Amino acid sequence: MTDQLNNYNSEDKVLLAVDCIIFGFDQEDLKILLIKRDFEPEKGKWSLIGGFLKNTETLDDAANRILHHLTGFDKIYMEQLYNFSKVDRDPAERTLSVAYYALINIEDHDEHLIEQYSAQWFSIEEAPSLIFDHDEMVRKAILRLRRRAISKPIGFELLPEKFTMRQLQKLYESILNEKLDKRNFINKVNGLDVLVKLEEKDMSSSRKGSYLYQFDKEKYDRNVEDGITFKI
Amino acid sequence: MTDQLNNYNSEDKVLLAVDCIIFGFDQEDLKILLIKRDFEPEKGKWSLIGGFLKNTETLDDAANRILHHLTGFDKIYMEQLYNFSKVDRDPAERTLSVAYYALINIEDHDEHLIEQYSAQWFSIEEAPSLIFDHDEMVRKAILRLRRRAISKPIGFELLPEKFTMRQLQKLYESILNEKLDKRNFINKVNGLDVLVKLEEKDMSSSRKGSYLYQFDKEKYDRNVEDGITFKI
DNA sequence: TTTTATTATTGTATTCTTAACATTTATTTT
DNA sequence: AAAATAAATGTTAAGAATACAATAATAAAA
Repeated sequence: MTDQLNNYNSEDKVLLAVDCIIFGFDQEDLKILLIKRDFEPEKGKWSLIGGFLKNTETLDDAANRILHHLTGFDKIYMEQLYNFSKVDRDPAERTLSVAYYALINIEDHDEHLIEQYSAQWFSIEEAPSLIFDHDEMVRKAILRLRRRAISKPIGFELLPEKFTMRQLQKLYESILNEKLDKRNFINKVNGLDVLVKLEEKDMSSSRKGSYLYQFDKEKYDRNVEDGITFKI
Repeated sequence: MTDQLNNYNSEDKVLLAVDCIIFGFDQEDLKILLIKRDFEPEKGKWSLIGGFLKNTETLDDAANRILHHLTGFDKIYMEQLYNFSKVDRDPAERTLSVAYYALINIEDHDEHLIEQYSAQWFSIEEAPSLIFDHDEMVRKAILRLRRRAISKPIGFELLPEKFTMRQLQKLYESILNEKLDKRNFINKVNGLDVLVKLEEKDMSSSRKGSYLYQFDKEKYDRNVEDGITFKI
């Protein structure tokens, strides 16, 4: 149902914000994208990127709009996280916020951002403290990302299309915040049977060069149909 | 942040409903509690129990209020599930709904409900189809409950204070929707070291009688501190 | 051209966890 | 005393996760 009362008109309405925790990965660290708020309240403080829900949109629409606006891209991976509703969370007015987290490949998107919004990437550990309840949102997003990344092939969203095993391992180490054993990691990943090994090598990191891999979504989808689960 | 624009006043406001998927367990099946909607739109159809968020409440407050109103109890286990936001989900007016799921012990609460609201318990499989997007909410709640129940000791919320191993197993079988091996299940549960075996027996189910157990929250909390995880 | 330095690549043995599986016990009813 | 009913209990095998170190390929330096 939607209410015990028959009168929708007597009910309170609220402003609904959508705030996005945008994750990126720069070969070393997991990062989040923040902007300096340029209006009151809390002008000049760091904050997540957000906007208000419009009557013509779903929450996913709004999150996509905000992400598109900022990056110029569509089809960014994102997921609804949680609805934050402390009564005084925004001192200006009663506002609830639905947090979304998004995964983007820093290389693709970088330039755009910096120009338009003077947005900035921060390592999770080095991020400044944020306005309102945004720190809590980030904390929750990291936990969610951790749970998802070990059971769904979403980590690849944070990498370039072609990547080395080393990059993939570094990524998972920074998401999970723990060191992983190289051989075990590679064995496990190969066992998942969702990567194609390319002829091509990445020569930037070593004399020997390391093979590049690509995520094969079709292979993954076939595995899912066969009941084979992704599990790192 | 909360918006790129400085003007909160120009933004749309929405009605925010809170709808509760209330789970119960009757020794055989996992059940949900539904009510027959007694006002338009969709009068006479089955629906979840819900209400509207007030300006003075958090979402948790609202969910608690709704649950209390219906059952007469406080401190019911509940968790926020997801915010549903299709533009036309409620034909009467733009309304978003934040779904919560809750776990209650049917024995404690039964009488209250039936009287006040002509609410009714339905087995998951036999539940009628519901108004709006409530079926989707229920589907999502079941998945969430499954994931939680294997990693957090929330199943006990659905049982009487004292229960038999058989009851506990039946409960997990119905949550997970699969048969479990009796010996393996008991070994695993005993291994978790969170139950106390009572002297008392339940004589209702067999000539021999079966021992009653109780969940020991303090033991569990100590385990958590020691890094021992609950995992069924 | 030989040596050195650097990172990539690869496999096995061990431990732990999960899964499969059947008999005996206690008690009441007939 | 026998039959019926559900409860209680352990072991073995298979599979998964973990610990662990030597060799290969290459470019740069000597």
